[in-house]
Amino acid sequence: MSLRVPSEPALELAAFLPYRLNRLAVGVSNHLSDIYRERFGLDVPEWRVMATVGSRHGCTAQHIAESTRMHKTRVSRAIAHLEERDLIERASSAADRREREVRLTKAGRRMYAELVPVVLERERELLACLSREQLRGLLAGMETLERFLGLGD
Amino acid sequence: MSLRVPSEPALELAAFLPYRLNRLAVGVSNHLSDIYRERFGLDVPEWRVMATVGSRHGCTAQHIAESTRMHKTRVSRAIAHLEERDLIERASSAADRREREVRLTKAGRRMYAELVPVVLERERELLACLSREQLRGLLAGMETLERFLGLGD
DNA sequence: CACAATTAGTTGCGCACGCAACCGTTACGG
DNA sequence: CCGTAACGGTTGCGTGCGCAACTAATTGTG
Repeated sequence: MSLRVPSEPALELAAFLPYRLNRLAVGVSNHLSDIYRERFGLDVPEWRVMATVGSRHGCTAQHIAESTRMHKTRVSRAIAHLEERDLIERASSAADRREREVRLTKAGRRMYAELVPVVLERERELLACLSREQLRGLLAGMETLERFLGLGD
Repeated sequence: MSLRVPSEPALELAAFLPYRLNRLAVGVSNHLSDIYRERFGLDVPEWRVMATVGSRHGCTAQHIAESTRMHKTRVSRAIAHLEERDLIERASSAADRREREVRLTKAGRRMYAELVPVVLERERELLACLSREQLRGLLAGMETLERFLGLGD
């Protein structure tokens, strides 16, 4: 029906970087989030909050938002859920009463201690499909793109 | 406060592949979607439908869903929006009256012809930040992961 | 040939998200 | 100091999403 003009480059979605990158990110994310969803009942924002709070004692929602690059409302809601489940607790900071110090509860620390090794193992198992050289190449490319886009490490 | 057990590996979210990959995918997607959003008023699902229909005359929603890997409802809604804007049109297929053949209208073809070169140029400009070697490495790593996760090319 | 199973596509619903507006607190400038 | 700007955090609202249920058409099976 339509004549394809040779000078007009075809756009193959399957070879289009944003599309492929998004598909891969979703795939990888699902592969890992299966674990913290099914075994620990955490969704991605909650998992990120747990990971951040667990490795840094006493941090604010502000700090979590910056370091996870999530929108502050997303952080706020994730924190609220985790507090309902008694995995974290909040205390108004004495120094600045706008802030609220976020900490893991005993149950939260227990979950964190169980969670982290499992997740890291799952990541390791995924990355094992790449040769050392391929992993190096992948990370190098990602870093350059991150820098170009101003996604500070 | 808490004693860090040496055998317990720290999880640094910034070095955690799913997180980084997701952040990068969002960044790259935004970098490119700025164009089709601001200059053409398309969101990502709409853009994907345009790209698919434009390079393949006469296809069904089914085919679009498979080839873009979007949920069929997302495709259905994107098609509905594009039809409202008279960029695509649908005709019930004679062979199978459940199907509806999706085609670009004249206006749709005009937009497609204008859109594709701009988007490809923008992609090229982004990829230019990578050395030939880095691009090769990035793609190789992505392909291996895609295969491992069963995200058929 | 009838009836169940399947398929193409749409729609109702609940949910998570980001934006903007907001509250309470702290920092700043005249 | 007082008033205004800035900041930490929460909430109301509109939107887009996927699931499940649905309609309509087709295929398969006895």
